[in-house]
Amino acid sequence: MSTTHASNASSSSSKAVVHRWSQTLIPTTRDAPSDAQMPSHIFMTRAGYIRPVGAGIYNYLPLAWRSLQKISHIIREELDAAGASEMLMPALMPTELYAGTKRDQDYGDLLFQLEDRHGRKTALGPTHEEVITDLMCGSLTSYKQFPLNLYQIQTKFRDEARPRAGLLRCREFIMKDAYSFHLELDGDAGLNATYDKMYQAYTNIFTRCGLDFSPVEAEAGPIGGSASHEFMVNCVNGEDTILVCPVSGYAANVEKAEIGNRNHDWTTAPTAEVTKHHTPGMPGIQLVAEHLGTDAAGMLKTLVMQTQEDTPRWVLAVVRGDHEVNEAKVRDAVGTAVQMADEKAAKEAGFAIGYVSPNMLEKLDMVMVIDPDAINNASWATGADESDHHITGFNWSRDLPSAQDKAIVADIRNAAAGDPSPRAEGATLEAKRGIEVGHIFKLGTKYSEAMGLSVLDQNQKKQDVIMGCYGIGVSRTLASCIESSHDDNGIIMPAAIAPYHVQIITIKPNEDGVLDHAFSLADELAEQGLDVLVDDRNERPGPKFKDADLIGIPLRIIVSSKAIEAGQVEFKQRTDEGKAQLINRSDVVDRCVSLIAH
RNA sequence: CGGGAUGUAGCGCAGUUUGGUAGCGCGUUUGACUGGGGGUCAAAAGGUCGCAGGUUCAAAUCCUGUCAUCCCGACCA
Repeated sequence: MSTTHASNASSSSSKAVVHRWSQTLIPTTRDAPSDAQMPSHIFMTRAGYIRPVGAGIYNYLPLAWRSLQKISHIIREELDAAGASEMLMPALMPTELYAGTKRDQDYGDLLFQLEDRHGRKTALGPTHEEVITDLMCGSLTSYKQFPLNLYQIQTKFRDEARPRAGLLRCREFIMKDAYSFHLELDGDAGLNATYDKMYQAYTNIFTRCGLDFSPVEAEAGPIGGSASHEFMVNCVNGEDTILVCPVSGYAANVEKAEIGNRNHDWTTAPTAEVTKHHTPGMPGIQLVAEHLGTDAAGMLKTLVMQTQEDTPRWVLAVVRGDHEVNEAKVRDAVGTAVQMADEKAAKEAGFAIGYVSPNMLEKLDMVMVIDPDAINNASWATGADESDHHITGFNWSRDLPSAQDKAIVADIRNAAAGDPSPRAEGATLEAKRGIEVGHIFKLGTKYSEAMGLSVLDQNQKKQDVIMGCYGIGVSRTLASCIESSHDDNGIIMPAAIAPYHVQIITIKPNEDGVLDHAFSLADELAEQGLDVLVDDRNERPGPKFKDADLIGIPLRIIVSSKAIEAGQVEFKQRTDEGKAQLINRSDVVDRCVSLIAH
């Protein structure tokens, strides 16, 4: 790259480029395909960034690929600076690699599976924990090799039940995944130090990409592990809900968000007799509540779960009718993993599924966990423990006093907007939507134990290797950027990941000197490290302006014979309203450079 | 995986109810006039109507099957 003050902003490591519109492929369209709903999907298609190949499978055309390369380049710089090394693992992997971790079963249909000509079971990698752990089994031999942090940028495959929204949820997508290896948690070589470095690297990456994002605490999910954060692009169309405390700055995924202190009172005096009601054929809690003359918040929802132990115990989780039970929180309250009970087994044990009430506590040996909000009412509506019947008037102190001794009261539901903040007295949580573009985990020894990855430490003691893993959805990052940065006319790309920094539009390019002038200007810009797209098509100005708005290049220069004669060009940023402004030809290069470098 | 819908030219759609020559707009090609926010005129190219079977003298249209795509939900490092 040329020596320049803009070089740090030009994220391409090689020399800046000048490309002609007429010699690349940018198939813009006036209409979006009827199946595109989300703005990023509509505009990426209309602007000629992507074209569909099949459900959840896309061609990345030159504009998209240039952007993706720029995102990848930023990722490489930041991860290399954080001490990680790039490598590449295969997309194909033998299914037997999953023998130790059983994750092929956890993934289920999400895993693309195929058989090769010899009948060997093979999978297209949805992620690479098993491959890299297996690799390490044969290559990590001494405690002296730690810590180690390896990453790759690669195509991943997931057979999504329902791919949708263009690049936001694909079956084939580009992902950066990194894996770190340690012998201890603390200290310079420990997992925690690398985790913190990666947290910082992710913050740097998404900041450099020009994204409005929030790091939030997250559940580790089926990948397992002990701590995790998600990086969410803030966007009203996002699939994920996050909860934030405006006072303390606490932010967490809805799956993880804690709820601050809530009072509960067992002694509320009853206000009504227990009455049984016939409620046939009412599937939703909403319908039942209406029929009983109350609302969902006046009902108790009682879920039958089981511990995942060798001899499973029954677990009854009780929340207010308008709340959602959070399995992970139930797990923490009970002290062991739980899952929804098998319906058949639960019925055989005597649960009237769909009509279960807390009164079952007296009838069977079980663990009962109650959310504080499910206690305070004087009179609850709930199931009658027989098919097609509910009761009203249930009161904890009168009707089930034993719950006060036998049941566990704990936060076991998903947080919602308006709940008390767990980090600031008196503050309430707010709900926001986001798109997950990054996720970092402390895996611990889950994979090393399952696959036998251990080394001898300094004291010649065998130790399981401690792991972390760190993902970034590269193609999703591009889509989420557009999702949160566009207007009615098209995409507005941040300079750092735009396919080009500058677009030069020629007016009447077949007139003498116009094209020559445009290209010599383009060369000067490239000298300064800026990537330039020259719209050299012999089109009328209207369509060229419309196309420029669509593809969203940050800076626009308009070259016409009229302006050239006056020693001028026109200049406009993609974010500027209205017409371009005439500026001196001699100033335009510096102007572009300083805007890109800002 | 449940519920709903749709497959007709590159894109957006009409035609299907009531079987009878394959249509419209945009885009594309050629020529002319044009030239600052998706131009005008003239000419042209482009479709085995998703696929397979059936009914019929005759099927885009009716029947059966199948495949594909999308939407809502369930699911989701």
